[in-house]
Amino acid sequence: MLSHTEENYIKCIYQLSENELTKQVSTNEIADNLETTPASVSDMLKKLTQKNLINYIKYKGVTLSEQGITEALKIIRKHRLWEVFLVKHLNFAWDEVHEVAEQLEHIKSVLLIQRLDEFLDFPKFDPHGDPIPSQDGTIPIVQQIPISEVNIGDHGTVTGVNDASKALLQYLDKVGIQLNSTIEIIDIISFDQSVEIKIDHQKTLFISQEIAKNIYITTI
Amino acid sequence: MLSHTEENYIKCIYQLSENELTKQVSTNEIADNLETTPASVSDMLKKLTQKNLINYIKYKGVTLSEQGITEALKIIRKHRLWEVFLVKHLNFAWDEVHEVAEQLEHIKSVLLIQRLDEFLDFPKFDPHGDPIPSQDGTIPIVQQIPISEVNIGDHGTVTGVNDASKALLQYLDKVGIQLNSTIEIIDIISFDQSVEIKIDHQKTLFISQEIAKNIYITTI
DNA sequence: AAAAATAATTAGATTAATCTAAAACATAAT
DNA sequence: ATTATGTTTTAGATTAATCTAATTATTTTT
Repeated sequence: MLSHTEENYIKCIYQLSENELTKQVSTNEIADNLETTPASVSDMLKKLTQKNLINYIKYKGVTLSEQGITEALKIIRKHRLWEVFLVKHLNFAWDEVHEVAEQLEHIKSVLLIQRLDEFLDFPKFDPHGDPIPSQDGTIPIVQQIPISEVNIGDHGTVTGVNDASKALLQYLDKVGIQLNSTIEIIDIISFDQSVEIKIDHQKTLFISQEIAKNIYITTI
Repeated sequence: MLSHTEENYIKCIYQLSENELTKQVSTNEIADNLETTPASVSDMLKKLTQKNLINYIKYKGVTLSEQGITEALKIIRKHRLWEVFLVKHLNFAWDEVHEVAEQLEHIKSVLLIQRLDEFLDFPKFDPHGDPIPSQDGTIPIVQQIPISEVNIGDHGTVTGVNDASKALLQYLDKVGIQLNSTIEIIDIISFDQSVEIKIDHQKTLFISQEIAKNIYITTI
């Protein structure tokens, strides 16, 4: 059984190497990310090595072991399911959920998470569009493309945003774009590459190329 | 800000003196309850005294201070709201909720609890019939009477059970008595004091005096 | 009221997680 | 290739929570 703190380290290492799990993560990166000192990280890395959760070579950085990845996915699954709950049922805004989910992800009960998953109707993505690992540790892979790279006439549903800044999330709220909104590409303005889209078969809207780059959709 | 452990001690002291908050709670009682040693309790009592959460006289036992009571009620409020959530929305049985609620009660977020309360439609009692303290620390008081002490023709709703044993809870499930079930007293058999009741205006049932003693109703 | 039994506290260690300061190692620059 | 810079680890302390064993209080029994 992992301690609260060990879980945080494992999750941190996972996230710092998410795009390529073979990437060597450095002590300083982890220290910055967890807002602690490199000395503390060094100590913890030794401990996690003992528990076979990481592959660690002194001065060379770490990667997660098989077992470490499994643990990381469990934590991330819990985190993202709770985020869905907070947003869908407790009316939290996209940008308010993180701190609370950080705490909820450490609750230990297999039954709880199974039931929560069921209650939420087995969501595949969290409110930021990040995929929710399944109980057996598989991650749904979808072909996500930024709106800036699709063609006129294409359509799909919003499955993610690239930039988690409040400004973008607040803009999206304002114009009525949510996770799972359907998007249809009406026109692409050749002058500035801004895009005219139709949201949920209702209103149309022009978005700048900059914004189009940061909204990901899954075309069907 | 209280640590996880400090919260557990405060809650324990509250529960051990719930019926009469001026009662001096002994070191051994606390140690038994928290499954720790008297030595550890002694240490913690010193710390809680420093933080003005308890009134503590060596060798004489403790009571909660004003501030301690306030903190205890916050924790109990969270615990009981989570229990309602688990039973009503995640289909946990009455007797499965405790362990998980023990963890959830330590999550720190005022907004979370406000929203959860709202989502649950401001319940006044948890699934065991225990009252849920309000945000400002007041506890709804109801006139709870065991079924064994009411008269023929009286009616009310189930607001609690005295014995939290699995056997009783499972029996109640089986015969269809739940929290908030309406109960009408049809007859009291003078021979053995067993009681004939009507549940939710539907089926009637005989229950033994022993069971009648352990089901509390609130007459209206 | 003294002895025996019980309860509570202190003393001294231990473990997990953390820190600062110093030393060891690796990389980049001249 | 030597120096300078930056990164990582170790050494030594600290804090919170816990324990066992020994000591001190209190209560009960005779």
